[in-house]
Amino acid sequence: MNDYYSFTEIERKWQERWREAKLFRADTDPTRPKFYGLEFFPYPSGAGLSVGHFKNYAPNDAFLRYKSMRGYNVLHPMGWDAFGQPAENEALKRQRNPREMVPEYAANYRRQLDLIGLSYDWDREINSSDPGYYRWTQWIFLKLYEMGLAYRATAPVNWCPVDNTVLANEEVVGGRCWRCDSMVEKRQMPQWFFKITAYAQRLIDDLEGMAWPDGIKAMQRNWIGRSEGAEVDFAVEGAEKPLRVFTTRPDTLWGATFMVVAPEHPVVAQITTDEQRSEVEAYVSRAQRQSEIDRLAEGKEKTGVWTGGYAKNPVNDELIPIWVADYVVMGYGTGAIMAVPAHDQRDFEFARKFGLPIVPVFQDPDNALSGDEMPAATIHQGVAVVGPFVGDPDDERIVAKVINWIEERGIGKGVVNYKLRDWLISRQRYWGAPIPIIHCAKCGEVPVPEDQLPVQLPEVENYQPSGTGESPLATIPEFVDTTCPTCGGPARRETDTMGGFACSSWYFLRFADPHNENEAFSREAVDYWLPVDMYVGGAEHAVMHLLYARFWTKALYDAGLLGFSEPFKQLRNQGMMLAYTPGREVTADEAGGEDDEAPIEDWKVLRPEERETVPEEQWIWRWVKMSKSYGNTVTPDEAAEQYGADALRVYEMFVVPFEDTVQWSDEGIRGCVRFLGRVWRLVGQHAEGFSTEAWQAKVGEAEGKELELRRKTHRAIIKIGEDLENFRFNTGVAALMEWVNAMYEVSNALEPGKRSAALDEALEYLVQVISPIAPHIADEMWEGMGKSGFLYRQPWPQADLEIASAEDKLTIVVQVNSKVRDKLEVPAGTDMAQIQEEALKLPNVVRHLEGKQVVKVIAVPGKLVNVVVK
RNA sequence: GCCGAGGUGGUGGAAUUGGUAGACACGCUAGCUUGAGGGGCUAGUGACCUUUAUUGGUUGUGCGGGUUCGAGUCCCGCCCUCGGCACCA
Repeated sequence: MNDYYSFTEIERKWQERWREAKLFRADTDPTRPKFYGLEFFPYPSGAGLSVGHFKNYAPNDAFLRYKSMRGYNVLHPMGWDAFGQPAENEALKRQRNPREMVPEYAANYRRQLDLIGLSYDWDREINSSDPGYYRWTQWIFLKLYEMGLAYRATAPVNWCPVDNTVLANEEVVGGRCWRCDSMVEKRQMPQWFFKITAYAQRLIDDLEGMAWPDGIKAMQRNWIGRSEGAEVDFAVEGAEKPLRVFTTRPDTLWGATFMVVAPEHPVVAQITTDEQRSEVEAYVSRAQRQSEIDRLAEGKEKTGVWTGGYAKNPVNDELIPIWVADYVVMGYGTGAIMAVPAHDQRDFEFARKFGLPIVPVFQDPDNALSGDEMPAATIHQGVAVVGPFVGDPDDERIVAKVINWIEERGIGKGVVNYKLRDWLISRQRYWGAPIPIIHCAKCGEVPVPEDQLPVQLPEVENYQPSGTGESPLATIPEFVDTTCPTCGGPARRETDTMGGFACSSWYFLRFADPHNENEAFSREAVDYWLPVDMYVGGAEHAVMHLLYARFWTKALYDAGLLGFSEPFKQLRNQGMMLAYTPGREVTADEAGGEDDEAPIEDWKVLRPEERETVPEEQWIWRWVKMSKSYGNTVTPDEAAEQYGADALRVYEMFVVPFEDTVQWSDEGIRGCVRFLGRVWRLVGQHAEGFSTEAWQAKVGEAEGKELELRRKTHRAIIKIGEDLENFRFNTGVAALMEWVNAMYEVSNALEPGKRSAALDEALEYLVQVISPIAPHIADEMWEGMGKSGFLYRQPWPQADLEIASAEDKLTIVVQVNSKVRDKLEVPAGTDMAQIQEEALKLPNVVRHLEGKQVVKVIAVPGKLVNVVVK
């Protein structure tokens, strides 16, 4: 082996060899246990990857290489989430055709992933914009359609005025488009939906016990938003139907002093009195015009208008006024509420502002309320003071009791409500899988017959979103005009395409059988490979991709196409990578807030093109996410060239725990290069004449320092294995470093030309154990030791538990009144009573006992002696 | 407001069931090696006090209490940071 660790050469050499040997190719083999490891498939952007992206790729790769050494048949595929808004927007910006652009960018991504030596089976590469793929996306759409889970309906939807398309609720983040950050508008349009709401309960129930981060599970539960309560009917004068409300607190019905309906509620027109009409109409039309941002600007200040109408409270026949207010939204519950200001913060604020009565249902007898004060303290305590349940405490039981009571009287019934809305899937955009439906004047909506799939996306030059609410496909007669599969008459194709999240809702299934031309996947292949055993990606998809994919899997399970109903057994979220980035203060002028696009910030990144406009001494540095547009990225190309791929991998794993945010530092990665250099030189010193048989024959005789090293070796093997298994890469690498430091001690003490069996044993295991983390240098050292083959195919070394747990001497801590006063080295197995005796004789202990009385002595076997005195 | 995750040296971060706080690294300091270097090796490094030195002592895991021989870890009450949702009845 060379004295100098020339990583560039080594890394190139082994990447080449792995490729030639198709080392990472996975074949279905029912005789072996499988392990399917996956990272969220990326949309390949033109900016390429940064070292930040490897915060998940590198550790998961180490994990999967470890799994291979553990004997698993590992599937580790990669593909491209190529359809959808991200790719199309980038193509539009660069004035490129996405059809050409995407494969180009994908090739660059693939090159960069290979640069770090990631263990992908490239034979399974897929691209969601490939007709061979989206044909099956369309096929699944039709399956869902057949099952009644895909439907078209006119509904108020989120419209992004910049991207010129509708968006799913999950794609609206804080009232803004997830891609371009512009404020979304509400529009009434016919759109395609997937009936994810039919799975709301199962999507909650099945989270139970899943090996996912608590945060993600909580976010999904929140998003689905189950709440139990009751629907109650209030008779309304002048309306033929009663006004139905949803409440989670039917036990507070006796405290309802008014009602509120959403501005869009149909009852408004029926009940508004002539005197109130102009005011109500003005309020309703203002509410409709108002954008999200106007509403936010008004803060939480309650607004509303009385309709002039009254409703009768079914529990006590009292007439209460009906108001219109925008704090009640049409999309949830029934769009109408009974207001109980004594027990609801919002109702209270409203009542206060408009002088409406506040009637407590529950009161704390020890803490009587004055009439119009917010009885905050009694919101969930006290006992009932009105109605038939006087004296009952305010808790879960009375809610159930009241539901029972109203059901008996036919006033209302217990119901469960969900915040989750159906998944809006149609997009008025070019770059997506066309929805395989044909509209026929005679037959209506007709699904495209399976044998006519795929409905090909036409190749066109101009794919600019039209902004008319119609997809650009609508302007292509060759695409639109077709014949009805049922009656043969003239018909029109659906021109909307599916949003990108449809493609990503099943790609993990396709990886099991990526080249199948006859079906989306063979049952045999998915039965063997699925579900995904380890899924790794960012937390930003908590309620988008991760919810959709679970839904599709359940639907396909119900269709009998899959034998499991949860796609991802284990999920891990990696932390972000930040870079130290110059910025500047935002002037008061800029912060003004008139601009819809500008979120309120006091600091702004200086993009590379802006840096000359601000003198350097005014730059204010902060840690921000690595991003090409901020000019703060380090590319894997640069990192691999300067420090080496292995050092980058070690760095990504070592700096912080897997799920924590990293602050990129050149010093940090240099430390990793140094570490690999130390490993290289250590192995290099002993590689010549290395013989496994030789050390194995002699290692049993090891004693003293050598035996100590053996103990460390076998402990390290166990510890590093456990750490890799549990995604604790940072402590795993630290254990590796400690172990190497211990080897150096033995190596440095060795007479020149002599060998140490314990050291040779450690070296051989070191090379194996380091290989998932730093695979290139490991394979090179392995070869340098006269071994052959790839470590990826080697078994993980078997630690000798007896050696690992053996101790010949123990350090006992001696405390006086719980303060460490001395330490005692004793041979293992020494009787605690004897240790105690010795401990009491230690000079420093004796000093602290002077003039004091020993109350008791606590002895923890093998650990410490604590003398308690007073 | 609600939900989730966290607060440990100059920095990133370690600490099985409560049992030597600060592993491992970065940075820094000193020395050695020396053809320079973001090179290699050795030693030191929480703070404060004490000692010629060895030794020794006090204090220390966001804040305030508590349980315990013993608390970063357990209990009660706060504060702060990050992420998500947000007038969801």
